[in-house]
Amino acid sequence: MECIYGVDLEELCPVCGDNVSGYHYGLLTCESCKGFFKRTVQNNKRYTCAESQECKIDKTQRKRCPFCRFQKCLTVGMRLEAVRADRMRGGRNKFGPMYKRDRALKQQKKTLNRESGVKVESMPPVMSPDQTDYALSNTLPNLTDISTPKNIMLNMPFSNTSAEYEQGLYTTPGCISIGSHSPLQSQYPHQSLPCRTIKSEFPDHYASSSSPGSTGGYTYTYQNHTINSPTPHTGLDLPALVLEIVHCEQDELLVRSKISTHLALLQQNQSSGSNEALSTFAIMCHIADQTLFFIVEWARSCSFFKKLKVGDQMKLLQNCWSELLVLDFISRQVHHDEQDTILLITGQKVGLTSLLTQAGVILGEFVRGAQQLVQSLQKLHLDCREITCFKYLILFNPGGPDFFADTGRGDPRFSQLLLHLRELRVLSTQAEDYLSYKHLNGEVPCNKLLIEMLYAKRACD
DNA sequence: CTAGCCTTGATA
DNA sequence: TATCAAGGCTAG
Repeated sequence: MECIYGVDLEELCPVCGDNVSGYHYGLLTCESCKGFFKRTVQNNKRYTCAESQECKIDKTQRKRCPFCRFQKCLTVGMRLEAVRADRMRGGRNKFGPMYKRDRALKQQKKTLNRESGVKVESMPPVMSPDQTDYALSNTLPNLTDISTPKNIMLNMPFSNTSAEYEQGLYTTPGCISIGSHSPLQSQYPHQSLPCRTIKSEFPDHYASSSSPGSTGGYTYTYQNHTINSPTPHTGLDLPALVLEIVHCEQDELLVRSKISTHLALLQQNQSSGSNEALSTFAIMCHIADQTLFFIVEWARSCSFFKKLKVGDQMKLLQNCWSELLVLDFISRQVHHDEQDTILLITGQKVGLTSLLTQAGVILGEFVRGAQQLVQSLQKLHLDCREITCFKYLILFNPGGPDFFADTGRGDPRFSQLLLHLRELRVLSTQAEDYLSYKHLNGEVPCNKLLIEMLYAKRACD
């Protein structure tokens, strides 16, 4: 419709369709939905739906069901973390650059529309979570859904403030809380999962406008760390191939934010259905499942990967998903300074000692092995670009590390990397076995992608 | 509680 | 200094 009539639908509030008054909490919304979202989050409001939690929200009916209205706010991508815990007025927040990008993108789109008379989608076909909805699942073997275990006991504390969370000060040894913002404690179940993302959140490199050979405003995930690499790069002398690869990296902070929101909603879903909270293990499964989702998204945004047939893409992913998942975890620890904690993708820290105390034999062995690999990689002073290349080796290498044995000859650094690639394989196999074991015990919550990947690979073996 | 208008203040 | 997204205020 937008295409045929040339109407700029994006000027309407995605929640209720009213006129937008500017960017509010992550996206363009109207003044009333801005206020509603603010009131709800600030005052930790709890609503209930008198109907079946699927009320239509438009300008005339938006007052009728605050429950569904807030659901929609979250679904369209309004950001809880943009509501300030300290209620400080004025100034700008971290979303400023994102708004700017979005504005530029919209402007570009408009210009193109005017020039060609046809609507041009300025975003390349990078799937957003709501669009894909685990698209791979459709063609993967169907598996019986495993219902959430009933014996969940752990209570998740919600006492951390957003400031503590954002500064990474919040540590819960042996106990993991989900939720990135204190007002997030409010209960809003029935979020369609995974959370919808807003286009504008994607880094610049998804737009075709960025010039080749530039990093297009890409911020390195581990920019806070000074990396003393034996092979220092200035960014300009990087091979074009590496630049292109690095270009496709996701913004860790955005991924973190999305996964945190997803988990918080999941938690609300859970607690509204019963009085029991999710177990730590279940939370870890959800984190892994969500991380996997973003790994698939990352792979599908890679320039070389996109050119493959979907069937081949799936085969590659089915082959390496667990290695990429473990590498994601490991690389986060490599750039995490604290020896006695591990850092989750959600930004939370878990005490290593308490984790090892509570873990069984298999998990304990995995954690120790992982920490060993972390230390080895730290000694190698791997920088984030090398880790990105590492990910590529894994993704495009169905033959395993041995495939590169000849290529690596003569380059000690590469040989060492290959050695660690083998260690990573061992770890990922351990993780798969563990997951499989827990799944057979009925302890793995319904993590579609995670479990389907697990069984897709095993079916091939 | 809603929503329109007002005030604030870091950043471009 | 202007901008503009935060939070605040208040009549309806």
